[in-house]
Amino acid sequence: MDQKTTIYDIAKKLDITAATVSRALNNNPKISEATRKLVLETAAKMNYKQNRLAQSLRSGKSNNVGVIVPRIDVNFFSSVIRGIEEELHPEGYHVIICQTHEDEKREIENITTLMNAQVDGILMSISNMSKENDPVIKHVVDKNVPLIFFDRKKKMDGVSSVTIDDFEGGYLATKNLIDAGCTRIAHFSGDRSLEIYENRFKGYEQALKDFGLEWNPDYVIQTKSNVDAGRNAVTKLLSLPNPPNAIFSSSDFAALGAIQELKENGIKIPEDFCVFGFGNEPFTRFLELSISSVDQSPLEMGRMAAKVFLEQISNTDNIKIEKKVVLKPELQIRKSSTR
Amino acid sequence: MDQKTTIYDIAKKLDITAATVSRALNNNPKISEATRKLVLETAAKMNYKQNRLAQSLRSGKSNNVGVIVPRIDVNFFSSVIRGIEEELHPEGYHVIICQTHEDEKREIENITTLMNAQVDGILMSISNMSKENDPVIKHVVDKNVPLIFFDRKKKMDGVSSVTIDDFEGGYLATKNLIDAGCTRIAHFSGDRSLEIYENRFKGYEQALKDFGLEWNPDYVIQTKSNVDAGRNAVTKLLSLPNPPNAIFSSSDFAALGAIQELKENGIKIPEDFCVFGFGNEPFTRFLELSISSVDQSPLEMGRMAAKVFLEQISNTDNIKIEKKVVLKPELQIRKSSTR
DNA sequence: ATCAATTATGTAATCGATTACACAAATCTA
DNA sequence: TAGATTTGTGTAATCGATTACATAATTGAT
Repeated sequence: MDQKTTIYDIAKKLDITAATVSRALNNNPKISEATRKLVLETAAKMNYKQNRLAQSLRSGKSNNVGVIVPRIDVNFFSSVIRGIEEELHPEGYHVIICQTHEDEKREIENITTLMNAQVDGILMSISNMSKENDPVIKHVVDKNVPLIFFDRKKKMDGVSSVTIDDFEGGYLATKNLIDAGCTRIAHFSGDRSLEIYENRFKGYEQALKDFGLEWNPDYVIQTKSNVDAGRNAVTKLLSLPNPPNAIFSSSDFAALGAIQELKENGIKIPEDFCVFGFGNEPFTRFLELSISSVDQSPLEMGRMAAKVFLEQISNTDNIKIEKKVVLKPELQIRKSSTR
Repeated sequence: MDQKTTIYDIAKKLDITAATVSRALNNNPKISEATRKLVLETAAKMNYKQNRLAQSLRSGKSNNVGVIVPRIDVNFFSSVIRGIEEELHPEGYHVIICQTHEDEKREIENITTLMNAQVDGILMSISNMSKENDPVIKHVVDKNVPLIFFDRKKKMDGVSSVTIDDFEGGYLATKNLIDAGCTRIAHFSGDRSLEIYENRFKGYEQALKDFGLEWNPDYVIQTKSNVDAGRNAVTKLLSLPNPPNAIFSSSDFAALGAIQELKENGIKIPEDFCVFGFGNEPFTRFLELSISSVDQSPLEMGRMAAKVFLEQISNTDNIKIEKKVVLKPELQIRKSSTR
């Protein structure tokens, strides 16, 4: 039972041509009702399934889009993907996922193989700011394949993006800490060659300035996004002559590490020290000492990225669209910064 | 710059035929060194990219596999997918993801569209035990497309599966509670028409029997996998004339809800009451009162499912393979069950 | 120098579906 | 009823790559 039924098989059986079968199946108005019915019935009887590869080859549209993320098992990214899938599924698109593990080589390789696979668009969160991938990205744009950056982007001609306002997120989080009465606010930053981290930092800085707080370079530490990095950073901060009494962390994981280390040093949260995270990872809500965090609405971000893609693909004029969507971040204020 | 370079373009430029170009690109040994070099150079110069759709149509292999999960933004599933992707990427396969939201209609629809897209295999965690999807699944098997169930499975001819030993997981978790001195152990079960929940339940039951503890039907409650369901279930348990002093929950989320509700009732964990979860969701580790849980090694499960697929696809004989892999669960014993 | 074997390349069919163009039959017009 | 329309199908090319088979060119054997 491994045979595949093709339109030719149906045609042979009914003694008509494949062209007629194709037209009948596609509800072409030029086909008589009788023939159409006959074809549809026979197709059903023979368990005909259309071969989308053949269709795609002919039409030049694969109905697949590629999504590239650093790794899929991070809640933020899987939520974005969920949003993308839910938006594109009703439109008949399939989502192909690729992981880069923040490795530039893989990033380039993924883009290339997706292009070879003839995807109709690529949605990606770029992980590397070097110039290495520029030619590959340019190739995508030149081929008129919609490319949309989400969360992490890079300025490039012809590339759309959906991001959140990281500056505002940083600003609001810092302001919340100030409002809570914190006076010496430290900041855990990520790699600041990435816009997102740079912007969160700038928002932090601006809030300090606006509310007349001192800016201390020793208070800004670059950390990885994990628990241990947060612990280490806190250790450094506590050894300062004048340690801070709050942290705005660009990473929820680092924020958690910070809290753990602070507690072990007998520091009370939020009484003596407040912490604000970024990302609104699920665990921040589940903790007994729940962590305040900036929500990036990943679901919404994914949906929006998908919408931008759809808009772009339906653009028949040869005008290059370049759309920049910036979502508003929302604060989730929890125990770690409430007193 | 939207033109695509095909082998015909290369052929024309070099005044040879497309066949020769194809052979040169595929390192066919019948091609002279000179021609091969010339073709490769020209291809590079013209920025030739192979069109995998055309290749796939010809070969009948799309190099895509479909992965169907209830939803991607649950850590367990995204980790499985990560494992699958990492195992299949080096083999040149792309992973297409589909979500069902536990809806049977979508499940059937996803299988169908994946088949139409000519995927080379389908890996899925089945969410519905009704007979509705049987014909569709049978169709996959009949077409000789490898189908592999992971985590949640259904007994079907020709379908392989990768699961963990849920019975042993349930048994060991319950035993751990008994070892901790708990005497009246309740159980939160999921929908027991799903094998995984039935088996966890059976393991629980067996452990009680083996260690001579009473089995109380009031102690077994079917809950959904979320925090509120856990809270409600605890409320019920506490209203019993002889309430339990431990819970083995089939869900980490329900376990968390249980703990929250217990605490609010002034019950001390683990001193007065122990809790064991299932799934080892990331948050169980991050809580201050960390939750013991049964680890399902999702990464390993994904890797293994991918390996079974690869094995099956390389099976040239027409023998149907049906492989059942059962992974050993591993206990993560944490504070919620340690005294 | 003749025939066989080897090597490199061309020819054309194939994978399955779509569609511009051609054409026959049915229907309509005057 | 001749000629013009309309309607429904067929013919054949196309999408891009692969490959069985055919054939030309070269090398080797005797």
